[in-house]
Amino acid sequence: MNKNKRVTSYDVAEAAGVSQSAVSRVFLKGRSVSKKTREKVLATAKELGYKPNAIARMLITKRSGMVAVILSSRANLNYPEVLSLLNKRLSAKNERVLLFNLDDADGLDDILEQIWTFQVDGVIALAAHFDNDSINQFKDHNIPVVLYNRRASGHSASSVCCNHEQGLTELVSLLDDNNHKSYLIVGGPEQSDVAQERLDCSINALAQKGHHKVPVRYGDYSYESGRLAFAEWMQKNKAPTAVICGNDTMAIGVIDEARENFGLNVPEDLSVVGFDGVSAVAWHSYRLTTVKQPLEQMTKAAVDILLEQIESPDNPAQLRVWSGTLIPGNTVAPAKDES
Amino acid sequence: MNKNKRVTSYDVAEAAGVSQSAVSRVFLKGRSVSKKTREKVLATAKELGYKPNAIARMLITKRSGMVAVILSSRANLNYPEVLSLLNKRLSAKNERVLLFNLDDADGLDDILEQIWTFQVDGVIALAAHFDNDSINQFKDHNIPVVLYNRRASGHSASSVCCNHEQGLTELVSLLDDNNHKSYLIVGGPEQSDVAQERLDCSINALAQKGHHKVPVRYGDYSYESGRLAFAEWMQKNKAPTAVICGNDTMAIGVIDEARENFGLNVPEDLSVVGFDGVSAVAWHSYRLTTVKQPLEQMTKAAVDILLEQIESPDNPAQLRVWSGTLIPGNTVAPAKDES
DNA sequence: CTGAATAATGACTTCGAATGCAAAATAAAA
DNA sequence: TTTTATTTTGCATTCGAAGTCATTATTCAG
Repeated sequence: MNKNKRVTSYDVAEAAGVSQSAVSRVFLKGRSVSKKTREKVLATAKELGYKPNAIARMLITKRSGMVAVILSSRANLNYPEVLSLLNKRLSAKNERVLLFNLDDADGLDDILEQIWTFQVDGVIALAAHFDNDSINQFKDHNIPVVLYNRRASGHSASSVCCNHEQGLTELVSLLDDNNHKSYLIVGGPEQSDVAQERLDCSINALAQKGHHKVPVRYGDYSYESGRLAFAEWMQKNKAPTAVICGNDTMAIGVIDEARENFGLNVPEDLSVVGFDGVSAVAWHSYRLTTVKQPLEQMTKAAVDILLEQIESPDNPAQLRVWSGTLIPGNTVAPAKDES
Repeated sequence: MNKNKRVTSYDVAEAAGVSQSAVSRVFLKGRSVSKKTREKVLATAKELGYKPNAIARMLITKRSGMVAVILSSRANLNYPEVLSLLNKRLSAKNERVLLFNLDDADGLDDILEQIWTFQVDGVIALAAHFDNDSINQFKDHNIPVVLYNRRASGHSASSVCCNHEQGLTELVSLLDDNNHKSYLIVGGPEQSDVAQERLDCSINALAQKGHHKVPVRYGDYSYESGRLAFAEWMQKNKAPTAVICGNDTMAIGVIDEARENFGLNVPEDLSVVGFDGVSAVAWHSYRLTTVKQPLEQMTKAAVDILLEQIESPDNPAQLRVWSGTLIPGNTVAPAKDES
């Protein structure tokens, strides 16, 4: 209709012959408005093409209707799905996603700066590293945070996690049941908390089965780094019979490297397991045995907790942990008896 | 510092013994402030923990500093990277990303509603379907739009595209050079514009080489749908020697299905090509021959064009098309002479 | 039909920063 | 030193919707 100026509630009020307050009330639920004015306002609003200005509303209500989602760039093929699920659930609760990409610790300050100025209602941080100091800043600013797959030390922030211990224990048990004795671990990036936790859990689970001093190589979660880690190990060492990888993508890299450059058959000569349950694990050439994170539940919980904390900021931080599901693929077989 | 109330520019002004205007000017570039007041204000601002309220600023400046990015949920493994690149480039230009997930045409109205009320500065739409009507709505609301990999009919909106025609012509030429005569096309979802365009380009390119009436099956871009499409074709027909797929993921599905359930070797018995250049095409088990989209350039152009249109809304819409790069994998070989 | 209880309405203020404009302070020129 | 040009500064207003509160219209019981 009108090209240049935006239509405001005053315009509608005037055109409908009511007060601006009346217009405002019509667009808010649970406000006392007579049927007659409601219809009149709605009609003229439609006619003029009026849409409430969210910015002005934010200013007065002190609710931005936006949640900051901080995405670490550490490539995890699950994140697109996680992001999409979070977005869906948040918009169902009438919150929008303001997206931030965290590259390195350096960029964090910038992001935090943005978050304060944008008055977001809350924050969901995906696999990003937050030290206690940052978390305290959120407290100071009264902005609730939910960490996704990352525990806050001292329960200072809520978090939703996949139970890496349980998942890796299951994977290790499976390998142990298959009589594996010679292991290699390909861990994720050393700076990543999740990677570190998975590593620790792997080592502990192996130790409980009597496998000590298991060698570790590190990758950066990428396919290439998986290949490289395995290749490097093989240069100077004997082939293991089982490889435990910090994520699926590296596991797939290990499989390809083993097959292509070392003539090993998976799973006959080498068993490989991953972690995450990304969609590619189902691809026929791999059929990776892995543990799938319950993304549906985890994202739902993350959003629920966050909204609860937004409504009642004094509620204590909570931690919810979900078990992963073992996906029995085709990359684990009994260890060859080398005797 | 202070727990409950937010610090405003008035608080800082009072504490620093200056006017609110002065505080405001200190936090704006290119405003005339004396060195003395600047330092005084900056010091007390820091002391009180003052951060300008972006919401209030938006209201008065009529610039939200936010760009809506609409992501179609049609799974394309490229999108995480595209999203990340867009985010980086936008934040470099001091714009934040407000993320929307478009599931089906139905959800579009909701999203548009949000976009109007949130007063975003501009919109980047990834592979989402926009009819002319929607695009006109953006015009009415004076919000510039850049379509990513989707052309607007009648140049009514700017767009940044990968040149599907060129890419598919190269792929088809490659197959034709390898003497293929019997083709199958596995297209993307019929509702998708990009999928449709790729399909048309494939058919045209094939026709130019003298291959007419090439059969088409449809998938939804997923791995499973690729397998299914190929399997369905094979149930009632003779095996083709070459398959042209609407994206990489389906191509990988076709490869697996051909190998696993029909005993076909790729590329000896069957050549397969994809489109997109997702990272998985490099995985050893596939080494898919495909065309990679120049994401770096495309995202940069998208952001540049959008910002230009935000600054000068009357500039005409522009279209920028980028050639894809042929990635010669290992899934194309000379057709077997069936004589 | 009257009075009490309830619902609907509008005038006015608020949120917090940005800006036009005029006044004040400073610097530069004469 | 005086005058003129320039830079700083603060006042008052603006952005657009929401909330407070007092007032008016409506409903309902007696």
